[in-house]
Amino acid sequence: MTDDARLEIARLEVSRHAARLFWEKGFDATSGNDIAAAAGISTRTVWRYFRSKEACVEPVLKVSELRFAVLLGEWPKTESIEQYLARSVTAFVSDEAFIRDSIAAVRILAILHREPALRSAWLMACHAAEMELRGVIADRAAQSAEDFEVRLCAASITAAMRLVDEEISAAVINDGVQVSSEEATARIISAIRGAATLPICDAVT
Amino acid sequence: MTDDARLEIARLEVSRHAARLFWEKGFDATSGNDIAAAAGISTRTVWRYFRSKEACVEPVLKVSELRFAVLLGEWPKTESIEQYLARSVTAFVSDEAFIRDSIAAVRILAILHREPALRSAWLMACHAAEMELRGVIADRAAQSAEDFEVRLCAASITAAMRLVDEEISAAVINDGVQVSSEEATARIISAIRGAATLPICDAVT
DNA sequence: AGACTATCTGTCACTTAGTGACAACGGATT
DNA sequence: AATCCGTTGTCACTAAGTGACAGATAGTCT
Repeated sequence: MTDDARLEIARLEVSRHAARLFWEKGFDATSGNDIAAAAGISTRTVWRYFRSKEACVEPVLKVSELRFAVLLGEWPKTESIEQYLARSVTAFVSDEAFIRDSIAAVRILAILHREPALRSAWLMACHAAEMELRGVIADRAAQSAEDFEVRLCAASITAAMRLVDEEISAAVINDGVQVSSEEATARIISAIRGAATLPICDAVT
Repeated sequence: MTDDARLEIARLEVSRHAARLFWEKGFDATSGNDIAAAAGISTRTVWRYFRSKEACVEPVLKVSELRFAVLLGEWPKTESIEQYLARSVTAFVSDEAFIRDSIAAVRILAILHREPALRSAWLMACHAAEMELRGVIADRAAQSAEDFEVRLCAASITAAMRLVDEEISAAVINDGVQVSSEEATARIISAIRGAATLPICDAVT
């Protein structure tokens, strides 16, 4: 494992504690010392890992978005998005750690309206996901990741996923609505189909 | 004028100084005291106006994006986007204050790659523009601003405008490329057409 | 005009976010 | 074992950001 990857994992682990504390006590009431104590590291290391307090949640938000991009990265060219997700989402949502991170992320998204600082972290996480998605779309569209069309498509799809994530999170946490993973997947697919500016949703030749 | 509007203007004025300082000295090398001194107000007032140092640039970034949304808000239903912008952009880009703010915004966008904190401010500004755009699109599509379709369209178009803005800014400032306002408009129109998920770009009935 | 009210601003003391410098630790290499 | 190299903790420090209060400002009522 590379040093970079190990650092990413360490950051993610601290990020989980930060997300929990922000959810339990609120962003303002949580200090860098609190996060350090919860994660069992020194405060200095918290600030070495993250450039600001809000950035402490970026990793958990990022993995939730990114794993979806990674999933799409393994999407065979011969399948439509419906076909592929129908069979792959099950395995996707049965990973314990992923579920825990997802719940943490959903909780953060549900309090975005009260915590502007966390929204900026969320938008940064979406931006990271967008960068990742460029490669996936470039591959599927058989174009360069630098092409404007590809970048536009990645941005649109990321925006669609962001909207769906925010909406479902607010509904589940704030309004107590139950949303099955099939329903969530269906809404994401529909949003992606609507937003995709390149013909990547169906099988490509 | 309402109190809110006066406060917005005061904030924008401070924001212009902050943007200039961030451009001239860099984000880290500019302190809250520097911004206060440049704007001729007390440091305390800076922190009353803005929740963080990066948020100090949000207003200048926001007006650049927002004025475009406002312009689109006056777009007659009988015209296509090309027809409308062809005749309205001229008046748009002849406003002195607007030009100055645009230059300030462009400079900030051009240094995003070095200053992650400023990117989060930029994304927040785009988010504000997206919220505004919802109303415009709802009107043109004769749907509610709360409809998912409308919100998705606003998000996609905002993402498109964000990409074009970043690209043009980096080209102009970092690579010294010359971009005429016609060219910039053409690229924005093309991106909006590509990204719009509702049929709003042509005349609507 | 003058008193009343509400909002805004500056001052100052304070807390917490975030950095710089250096020493200590641990794991890999020779 | 000696050494190298990246990571962490400690500690002192700077700068971001807040709370409390008092003076200034502006609109309103009589």
